[in-house]
Amino acid sequence: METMIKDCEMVLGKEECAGSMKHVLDALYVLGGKWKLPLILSLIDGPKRFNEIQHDLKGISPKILANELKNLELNEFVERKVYATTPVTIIYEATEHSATLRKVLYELSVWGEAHREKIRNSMKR
Amino acid sequence: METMIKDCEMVLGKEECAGSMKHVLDALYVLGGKWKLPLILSLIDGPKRFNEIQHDLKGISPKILANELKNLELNEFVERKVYATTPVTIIYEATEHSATLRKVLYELSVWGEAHREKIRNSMKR
DNA sequence: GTAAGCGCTTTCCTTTAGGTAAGTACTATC
DNA sequence: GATAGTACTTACCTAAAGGAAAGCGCTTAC
Repeated sequence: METMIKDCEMVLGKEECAGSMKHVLDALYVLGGKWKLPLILSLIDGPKRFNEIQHDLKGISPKILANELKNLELNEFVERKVYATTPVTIIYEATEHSATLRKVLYELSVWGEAHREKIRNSMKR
Repeated sequence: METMIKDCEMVLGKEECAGSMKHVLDALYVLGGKWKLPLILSLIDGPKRFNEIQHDLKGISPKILANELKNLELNEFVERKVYATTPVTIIYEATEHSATLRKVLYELSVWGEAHREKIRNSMKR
């Protein structure tokens, strides 16, 4: 039962466990919010222009999209490429760094599905 | 680069990929917020009473704590045990289900730390 | 009987995330 | 010259999360 923390403390000591907690909270912070993950996945699916993304993620407003793109640029999930056509073409694409999310997203998805099933089963009794 | 989605689509088809996305968002939803994870970890560390938790998680208000405990009970992370002492003693403890978070938290922690390092390094250049 | 502790609840307030609508500066097309 | 598209920005509004302060019903201790 107490394996999570106990295992952690066996190897690391109490303070490093709190530290690892901080990293979890960091991760949840950069991935949190309504649009960050859908946006990253949309760009992993293929580079896109502003309006293409807006169309792909139905319901996002241009203000929010502009904000999220800036944020994802800062966190190096997304690169903004400007092409000197007339008029300029701006293309957003997912970076290699986005691909590092793979394992995390896989684990989250597996756990999320199992959890949903568990709660659903408890409910119907 | 596009391995995440491409791998997913090779095995599952586009709709199941969107489904797995939904599970990720579900997971982030049940774990999201300022106090849920600290609270779960505090109780995994050992069963506690209301005031003990409040002391352990410095800064949480009784209102928020009561809300979060109810929520975690619904999601079966926490069991509320009432002992018929005088006055009654109420003890919150983490369930076995809390332990299923282990892998997810580990992955989030590893990724979170690596991400932090990456961004920190980019900043100082 | 007064004070203090427990496990909360209630009320009110602030902050933040997110949404709506409109506008801007540019260019291309009819 | 009007219309439409691209990539945004600005101003304003709403809803939800979270925090602060006080109170409540209970009990034991002094």
